[in-house]
Amino acid sequence: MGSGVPSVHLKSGRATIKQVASAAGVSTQTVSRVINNRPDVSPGTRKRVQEVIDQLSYRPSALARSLIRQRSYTLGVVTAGLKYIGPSRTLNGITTAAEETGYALLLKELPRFDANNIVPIFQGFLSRHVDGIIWAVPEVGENRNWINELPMDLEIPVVYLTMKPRENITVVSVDNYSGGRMAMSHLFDQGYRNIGHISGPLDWWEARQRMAAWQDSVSEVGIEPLDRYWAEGNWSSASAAQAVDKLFETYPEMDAIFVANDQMALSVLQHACQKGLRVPEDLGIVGFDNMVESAYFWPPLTTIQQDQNQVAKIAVEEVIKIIETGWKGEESNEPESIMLAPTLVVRQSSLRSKHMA
Amino acid sequence: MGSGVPSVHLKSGRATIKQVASAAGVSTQTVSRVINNRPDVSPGTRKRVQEVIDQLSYRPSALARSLIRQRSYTLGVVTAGLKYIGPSRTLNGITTAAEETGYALLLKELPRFDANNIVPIFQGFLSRHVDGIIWAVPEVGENRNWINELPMDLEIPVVYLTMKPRENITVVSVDNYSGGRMAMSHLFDQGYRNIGHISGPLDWWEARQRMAAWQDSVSEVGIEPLDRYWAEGNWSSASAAQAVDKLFETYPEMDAIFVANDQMALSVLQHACQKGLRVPEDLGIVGFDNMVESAYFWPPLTTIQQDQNQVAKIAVEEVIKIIETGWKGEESNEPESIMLAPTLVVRQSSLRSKHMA
DNA sequence: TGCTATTATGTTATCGATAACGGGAACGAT
DNA sequence: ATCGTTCCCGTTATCGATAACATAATAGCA
Repeated sequence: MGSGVPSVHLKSGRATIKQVASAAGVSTQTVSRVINNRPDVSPGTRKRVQEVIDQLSYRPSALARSLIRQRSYTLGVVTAGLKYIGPSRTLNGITTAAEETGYALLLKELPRFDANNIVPIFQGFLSRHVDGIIWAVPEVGENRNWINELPMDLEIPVVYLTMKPRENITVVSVDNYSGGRMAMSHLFDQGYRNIGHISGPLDWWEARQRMAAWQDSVSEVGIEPLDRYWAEGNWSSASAAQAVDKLFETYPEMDAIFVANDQMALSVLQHACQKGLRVPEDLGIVGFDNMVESAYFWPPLTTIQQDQNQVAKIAVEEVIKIIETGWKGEESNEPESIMLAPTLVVRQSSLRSKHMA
Repeated sequence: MGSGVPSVHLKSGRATIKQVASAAGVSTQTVSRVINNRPDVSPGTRKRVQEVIDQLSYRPSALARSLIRQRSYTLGVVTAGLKYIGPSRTLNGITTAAEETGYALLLKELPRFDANNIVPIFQGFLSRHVDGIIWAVPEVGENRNWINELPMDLEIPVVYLTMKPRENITVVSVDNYSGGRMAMSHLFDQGYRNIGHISGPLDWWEARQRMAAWQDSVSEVGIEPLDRYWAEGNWSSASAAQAVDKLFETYPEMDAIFVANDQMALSVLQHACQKGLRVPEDLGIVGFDNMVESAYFWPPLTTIQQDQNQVAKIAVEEVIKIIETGWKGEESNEPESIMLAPTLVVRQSSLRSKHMA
């Protein structure tokens, strides 16, 4: 790259098909045939037209095309909380997948997770003729109620990410519950018995799933998941600082914590360091998300990895599949929910067996 | 929200202006006058048309409008590395600012920071008739060479973020150099004298700026910034783990490190913890970026805060200003470079004075 | 009464492209 | 010589809106 940049042709006053046509001495239709690579143009004419196109560096207007073809090759993407790592990793996956398929993306970020009036958002996308929508906002509180009010005959497909599967719509999610189970059985395997939990905010579906996994796992070994064994955080390190304080008060015999995300786990590590608790000897810790930094916490954090790229890729492929097989065409498209399994990443913060020997 | 969701009107088969016109018994032009709120429509007709519009839940097509008006109210945004916190915070700022101004965003993420062929990207945006472009890719290596090859008479304005100011174009950046100076003078104030540096990858403009600040600061107190006083990282915690090892070997008398970002600083903290070095007593640390987690490192990290939201907001406002005052109109628009000052956030990792007393 | 403003509305052209159709030239078959 | 094909290319209508112009009806005024 760099020195070999090809000469740039981005002239002012974009050429139109009409200008190309008259410069080449043919009709616009013929130019159209050339740019769409259709057969019924004589080699001579095609060459002449192509030369004019190159010379004027003409590119067809995607806008005009979208109008006449009734297809924009554009997807609408709704996101929220881009300043957090989860949503931005998801968006990263979406842009990558869209790039591969040649679709453009119109981006809309909600100012809050629980935006209440989604009608203008849909209308904005529809007025720009997007071919499909990816709703990449996590399910929080009541922010899905409107789904039931959407007309069933919406003219374009919508794929939802990171939410509880529902009938009649397409949802792509990571299986947070099974991730939580993985974290818990790993801790049990390491010999921890009194495992507390710091949850995410419980109006989040993902937080509830992770918490349910904790409850079920604990119950299965014969311990009742009492309220004093867990505390609610809000995903932030700050909230976990309080939660962990509270937990050690109400659950002094605790020897491990399953923390609902890595940022909160960081706070727990910090707390342990302050109190002189050894991790993992005195306290085992497992997080969730596997943010890039987690491997560099001290000690490195065991966590559950979500493959947001995969989620995003599947979502994009699903919308496009529905678009191209003809949404509203046949009954061929039964909406389905797709759940992806996360993976356990074992690091030092939970590896007691090694240290006990 | 939730229960009070207004009834959703997103019928299939979007109504067109023609359908509204015939349903209301007027011409399309009259409907156009109503939706654009123009004066020359009689109150009776206006009311009748408006009722039909509401009933059919008609929304004008932004596409068709863009064609005829030659304005799409859409900006193209180019980004890269969304999975990292910096770019996504910037994008967050851009979406917020765009929302406020009513512009839509077409998003394109480069697969790498040093994309070499930018022509198709510009052409893609131009073919979709964006009104302006925000180039939000950090300056890395030679990835700006093409700027000189851009025709001066490009038909739409481009604003660049996070790069070295250049003539004849509009650039909005945070002043990384002055941020570095802040970090360094803070360390000197705290009594540290042997200050090392872990830089970012030096093909990044931002990394070079931060490094230059370190060099100049050190020189000013009469110390020559020898090669053994610094090491190059690549922004990742992993790279800093190696860099810090090397530094302690080549610069054993080092009592503080200015680290070019927070993720690398995390690694340094981890290293210190492992080696039994006390922070800030034995080693002062200052990072750069102020990521959310930095306040929860142990000890909490002193760092330099960049206000990416502000950068983004100014960038959006600049493009729109240029668009609306008529790009290519008069000579009124002299491209200018804007530099924003970062701020120092003091936390425990560098606060030796308190502990020395 | 007649002539010019004003008001309210419709007509036609246009944005930049494609779809659908039409038609002339060249060619072979009858 | 006539007809049907195929090949190549142009015309016209269209996507959904707005701009520019035209026109009918009403109003104002000498």
